[in-house]
Amino acid sequence: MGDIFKALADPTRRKILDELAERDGQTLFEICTRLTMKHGLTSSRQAISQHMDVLEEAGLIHTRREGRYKFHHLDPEPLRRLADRWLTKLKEKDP
Amino acid sequence: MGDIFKALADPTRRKILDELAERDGQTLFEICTRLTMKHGLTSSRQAISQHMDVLEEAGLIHTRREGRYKFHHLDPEPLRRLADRWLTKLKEKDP
DNA sequence: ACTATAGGCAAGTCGTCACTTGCCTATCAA
DNA sequence: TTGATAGGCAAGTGACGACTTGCCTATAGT
Repeated sequence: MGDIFKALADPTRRKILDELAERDGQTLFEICTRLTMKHGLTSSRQAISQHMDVLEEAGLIHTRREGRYKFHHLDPEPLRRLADRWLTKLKEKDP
Repeated sequence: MGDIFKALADPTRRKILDELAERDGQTLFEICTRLTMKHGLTSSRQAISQHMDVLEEAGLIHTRREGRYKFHHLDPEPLRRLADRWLTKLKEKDP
């Protein structure tokens, strides 16, 4: 639960999610180039890769390997469960 | 926008919000005692106070001073705008 | 006036986080 | 097979975040 918020706390990670929301199933290099092109990001490949790990551990994305490519797919489910907690009622347990 | 996620990233701050959601308008000491009682929190008064500052800067709570008391009120508005971004569509700007 | 209560301010510690650097593995194309 | 492409691993650095410690201000009760 807290992993999701921590993952969303970083602006670069949010931009990655935005990018995947706009075009799902991108590889690491695709995301890197598109982030630097469109959003003016200057982060290195390794930086983005580590952000991906955080997002995956939070369950916000899942990956699919194919040859030397690794495709990243967005999973909106955690966001939905998140909204359920904080908008219907705020007094759930904290797992 | 990112301030809200950073504020929600900490489990103690989420418990504070839970506490205020259950009983709005508490003072700092009330929240401190109730957190240690019900949730088994061991944080000091200053720690909680600093968490409050973070929550207030994020716009999640607002305060009202009255004599030597300072009452804390929850503001669900930012949470609502948050859900609007991440559940209707994910490709908004990042302000 | 004096004391207790509710809270604020600021420096300092310690751990985590974002990011870099350097090197290594694996897949594909020529 | 050689070289280029896509990605991984791990140690190290710098900054920020959570929390503590110590002291200070202001309001209220007696």
